[in-house]
Amino acid sequence: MDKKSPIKITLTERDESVTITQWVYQTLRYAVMNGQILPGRALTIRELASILDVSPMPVREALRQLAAENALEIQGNRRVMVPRMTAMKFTELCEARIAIESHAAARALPYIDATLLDQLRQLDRLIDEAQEQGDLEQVSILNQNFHRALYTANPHQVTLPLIESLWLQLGPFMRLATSKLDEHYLVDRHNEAMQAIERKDALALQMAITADIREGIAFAGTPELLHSFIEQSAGVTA
Amino acid sequence: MDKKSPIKITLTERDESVTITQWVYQTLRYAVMNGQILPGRALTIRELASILDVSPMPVREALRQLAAENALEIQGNRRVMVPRMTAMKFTELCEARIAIESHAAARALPYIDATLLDQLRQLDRLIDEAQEQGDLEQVSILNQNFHRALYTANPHQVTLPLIESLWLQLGPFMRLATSKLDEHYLVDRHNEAMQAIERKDALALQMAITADIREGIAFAGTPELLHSFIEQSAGVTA
DNA sequence: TTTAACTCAATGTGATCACAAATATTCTTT
DNA sequence: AAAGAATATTTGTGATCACATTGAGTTAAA
Repeated sequence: MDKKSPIKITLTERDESVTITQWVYQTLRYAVMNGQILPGRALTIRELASILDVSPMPVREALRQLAAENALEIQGNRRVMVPRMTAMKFTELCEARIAIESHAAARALPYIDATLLDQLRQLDRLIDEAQEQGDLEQVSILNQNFHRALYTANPHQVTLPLIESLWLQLGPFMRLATSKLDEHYLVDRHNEAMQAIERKDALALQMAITADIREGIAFAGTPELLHSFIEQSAGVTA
Repeated sequence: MDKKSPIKITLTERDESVTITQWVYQTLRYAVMNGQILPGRALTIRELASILDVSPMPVREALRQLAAENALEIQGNRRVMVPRMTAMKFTELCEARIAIESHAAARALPYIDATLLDQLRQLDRLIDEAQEQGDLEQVSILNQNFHRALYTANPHQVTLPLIESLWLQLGPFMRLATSKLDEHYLVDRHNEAMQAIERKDALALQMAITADIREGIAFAGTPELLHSFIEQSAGVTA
């Protein structure tokens, strides 16, 4: 039945208030983001439907939506797969993150009040705890929450969907990066960011965000490490 | 049959080599981009299917894809509509364009060779011609082609889908802006951009792109004009 | 042994149907 | 005449089926 590498996806209980399509979408999105589906692995509607125990219809819609967000790639054959990563693409994704997220941060700055700043501090504290406990998955999630909370302070903000698309594309590779991070001493860029917020210093905030992103992927500075990661997750050969 | 405002969509002949879903997607995308569907107007699958003379299935998929690109908005009721525009959102979209597109331009610069530069020059000539003939629709399309050609010079580029999403959201409002543009004397920022390219001057290129975008929406500097545009296309009241 | 042609299973696309929720309409009551 | 309740209609969601195309597997010829 499983001709290629078997797919192991984290299944969550489906909330009745949510449509099947939405549940499938969230499930697949989580799987892609966490590298549970190897890049290059061909996905078929019926196979996923069978794994998730739903009819093919919701899977079709979820796949199309993920493809529209660049989380999946539709080949000419109309086959769907997780896009393969290259070193150059990885660099472009990171630089795009820096450009867009530092912009989003600066645009959000005028809207950040004391309440939100407290929330950010609390998130930062939770991140430190998770880091001490070595719960890298939690660190990754909380880190995203930190960035999201910052950018969405701007009520007219329009870039978050674009940013989330980049996160999704970096997906498994951010995790690999994170797993190497605890070996290094890590300057707390979040603290620098919050100090910049207190001073309403947009430039300092942008630099803190930039540094945070760049250090989160610091290993990309050593091409051989990045290459080994990419090779490691190269997945099925074409 | 047509309870609300009737929808007039530009219908093109469907190429046999293209799937119905793709054709519906392109058709609806063009309609949204050109403001043929009023913001706030509720769209139903069956109504569109009837207009386009296809079954509901391809319409469902196309709508979902457009929603994933932020071209359409799914309300809580699971109804779909073209998002309404606000002055603040308009500003945010334009600033996002500047941030991302100037970044994309700088990233593309090292890859631009003489051949591509010639293509850009030719596109610029075509734009001038269309402008003289007052063909604003053509100007708009060619202008997009110019920007696209520039950014895609970078073979590892990842931001074009994000940029296209912004174009789609600005959609009809860019056209409104363009229609007001011929009244002003327009500095040819494209020429400035190409001179910067020849000099391999990234900063000058970014400034030219920024100016090009900003002037394309110069009327946004006068809030009352922008407001009247938004009111004008406010569409169906909620 | 290799390659080309043929066969057959698997897949994506699209149509149709059923159903429950949401919306609009009509009817009743005050 | 106005407001609330009951009914009817419309709509999105999801399942199932049919069909053309793609890809794999097999056989036969060189």
